[in-house]
Amino acid sequence: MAQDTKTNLLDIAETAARSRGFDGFSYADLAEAAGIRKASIHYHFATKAVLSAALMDRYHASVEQVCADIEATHQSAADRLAALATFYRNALGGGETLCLCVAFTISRDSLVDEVKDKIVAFRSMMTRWITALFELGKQDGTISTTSTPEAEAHATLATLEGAHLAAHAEHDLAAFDKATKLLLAR
Amino acid sequence: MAQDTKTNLLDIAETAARSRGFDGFSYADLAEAAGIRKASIHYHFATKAVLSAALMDRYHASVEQVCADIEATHQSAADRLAALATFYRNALGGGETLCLCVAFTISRDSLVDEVKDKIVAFRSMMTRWITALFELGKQDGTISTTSTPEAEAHATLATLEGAHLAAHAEHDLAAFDKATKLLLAR
DNA sequence: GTCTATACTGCGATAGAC
DNA sequence: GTCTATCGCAGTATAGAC
Repeated sequence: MAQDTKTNLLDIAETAARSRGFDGFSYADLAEAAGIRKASIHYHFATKAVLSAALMDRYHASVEQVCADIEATHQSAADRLAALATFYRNALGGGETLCLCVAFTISRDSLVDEVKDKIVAFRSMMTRWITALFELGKQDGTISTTSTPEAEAHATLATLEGAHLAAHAEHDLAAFDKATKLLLAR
Repeated sequence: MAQDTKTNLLDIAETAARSRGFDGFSYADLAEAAGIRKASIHYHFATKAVLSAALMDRYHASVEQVCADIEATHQSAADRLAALATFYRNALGGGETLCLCVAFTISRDSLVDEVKDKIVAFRSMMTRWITALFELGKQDGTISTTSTPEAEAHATLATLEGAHLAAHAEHDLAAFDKATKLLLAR
């Protein structure tokens, strides 16, 4: 049951962090949502820095798995790109939750160096995966590209994250769709 | 001299907010940077909510003016788009400062409704301006578009803001250039 | 593993002297 | 307009009982 509490805390903290940023949630918030006292959280995560690192680790692994699943279930580059956009769209929670990487990026100065590095590592992993996607697109001809796969990948990641921001700002999924419409029309 | 202090405080607060978000700076930070006591700040801005509203108002007006200046000094749509990207690039402060609208979006839940509305209004203003830019691009043929001007505008704003995030995450202007390379190559 | 109790720090905000 | 002083609250973190 100890492990369940820890996972439960990670779930609650992830939602909170992705909704309000690293500075926007406290141990008191987590305690209330988890139904335990805030002092008890320190048993599972000694400091908030430790918690933030655990969040990024789990998020990185989780998204990496999603990418692997997309590869396994979608053959063409166009299908994979569409699946990636759908994943980002579903990750929004109706405009409530951003990508953890985006949420942490704004709170940058409150994070320990270790976590900042994890953000960069996450971005690097995503860029590499999307680059490979566009390389496939060049081969199978299902995506019309105008530049190198790497340039397309950086632009795609920026657009997806910017679309997340738009939906969060407007609190409306439609903003995400408007911003990504172009991405999917090729 | 009173007005100077107020403007000075706005300048300091804007940099702080764009670097670390709304939750990431305090009256104590501003006081130290301005060389006065934190209690004195309340004379100029009674509450932090009032300060945040003033910041958004000034930012909105300032960016709107930049857009007007771009129209006055750049004739073709392609030139105007390039000038807009350059403005965003310069606004980065080497990866330190985001667009205020982006920085506030993540701190959404700490903001009063009035300021949330100002964020939406700012985004609406920008989208309208960029839409007009792409409408011109259709006429003068200096930008190759693949969709409606409005869809292009939403995608462009998302990409610019996403590129800002990328540069902030990596603390490197090169990340902005990589993400916007595609935008400018058309 | 979770609790109560508490230490310490920093926050936004206010009162009132100058 | 700016100051000192202080309030009340919330933040992370720790000690020690159970």
